[in-house]
Amino acid sequence: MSPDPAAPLGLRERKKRAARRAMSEAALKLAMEKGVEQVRVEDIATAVGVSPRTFNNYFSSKEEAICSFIVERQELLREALRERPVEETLWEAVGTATVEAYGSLGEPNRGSVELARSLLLHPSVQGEFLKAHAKVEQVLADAILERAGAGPENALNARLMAAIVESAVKTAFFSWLIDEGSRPFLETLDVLLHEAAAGIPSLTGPDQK
Amino acid sequence: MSPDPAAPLGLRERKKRAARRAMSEAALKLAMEKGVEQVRVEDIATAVGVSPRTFNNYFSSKEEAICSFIVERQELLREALRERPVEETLWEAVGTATVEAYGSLGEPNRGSVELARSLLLHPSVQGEFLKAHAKVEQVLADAILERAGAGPENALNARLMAAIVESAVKTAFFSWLIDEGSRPFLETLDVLLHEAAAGIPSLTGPDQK
DNA sequence: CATTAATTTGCGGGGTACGCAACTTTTCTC
DNA sequence: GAGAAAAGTTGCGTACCCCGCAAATTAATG
Repeated sequence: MSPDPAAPLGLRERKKRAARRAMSEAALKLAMEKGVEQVRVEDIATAVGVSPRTFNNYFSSKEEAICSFIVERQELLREALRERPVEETLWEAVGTATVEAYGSLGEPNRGSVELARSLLLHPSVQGEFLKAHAKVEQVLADAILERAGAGPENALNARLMAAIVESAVKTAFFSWLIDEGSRPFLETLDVLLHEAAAGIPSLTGPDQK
Repeated sequence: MSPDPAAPLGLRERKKRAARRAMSEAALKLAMEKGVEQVRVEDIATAVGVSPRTFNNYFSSKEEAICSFIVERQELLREALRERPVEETLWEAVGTATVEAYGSLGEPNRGSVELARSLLLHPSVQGEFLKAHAKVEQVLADAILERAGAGPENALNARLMAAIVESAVKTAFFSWLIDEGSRPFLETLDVLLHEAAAGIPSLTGPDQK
């Protein structure tokens, strides 16, 4: 029925993944080059040598395909968290795992800020962007709950914590995207995670007013 | 050119707002009654006595109209924050303002959880739901920055804090929507805001492991 | 191999979103 | 107030999207 994740992965499954990946990459590439509006589903489908109908079997919109790369960090993030030593605090573990998971892709390329901005700030993409992060958030919440102990009293807090972590990620990314002279993304992310963990004490200045 | 927000509001502006409101209400009502999929733009337009084309002058999709009520809390929230006494901590002020802003609408009606759930969990609505919250978040960030002092060093933290607050709202609402036997929304929200302010210390149990 | 199960694809239909160009209504100005 | 100007509404046309369905193609299985 559902594919055994432990199995060596037959041709079938590999093809499917490859197709999916090809489509999302093509979607992102084309959207960067020509602008979201100027890319039709047909263009993407043609670019990867598949029918438009098939594209819609994989993604329910081109925007979803464009934002698909975000969702793919799920695995990375969950694994990173699982590998944190048990001695660490929850925040230490989650924070490090998050920075690791996003860091493994390297600092995002400064050269394409312009393009990324016009892409991600486009209304039709923004919704999918947020949905993608919501999916990651969901996975993260589960992973946190797993680590903290799955008591029902932890469930809510785990979800909140995951939401907060994703908030930090989104805010850091947003800052990188908007603020011309901002620090590198990973640095900002690290700072924000620490702020969040401490309840943002440093707002209103370091010298508690 | 752009309408003066201080002016007494001419007939023109009032009509526009009324129309907008009518449309968003009709959209929400119809979607609850018949299900999102079963409502066409034309239905909504007809319900408020306007042409479909006009509907699209106001909203760029029916989903946006459905989620419009969320965005309308902007004003409420900003005003609530402005009216918090200066003696209060940032978190006190923001937390109270948030609970107030959402509380002024009363505890959401338990009877319609079913419907609300099937509505908001629907993929096509979820994106707009998140976008709506993102807009509120933006306004909240500005309001926080205004209160904390608009130094450039505060800008990032203000955005993070706004994001965290909205995370609490979304998580509380989500919990209300999903967990059958959850506490009342406003209560959960209050708890989560306190947790967030403290960096969620109570995860992994009250007795710090 | 021959079955069986999963994927791809074309077709068709119901909708959506928006530019454009009349046409109305409110607002402005004298 | 009357006429000009600005803003809003509407119908039409177009391009595009999303998905159900059924036939054709391709992998998996014994």
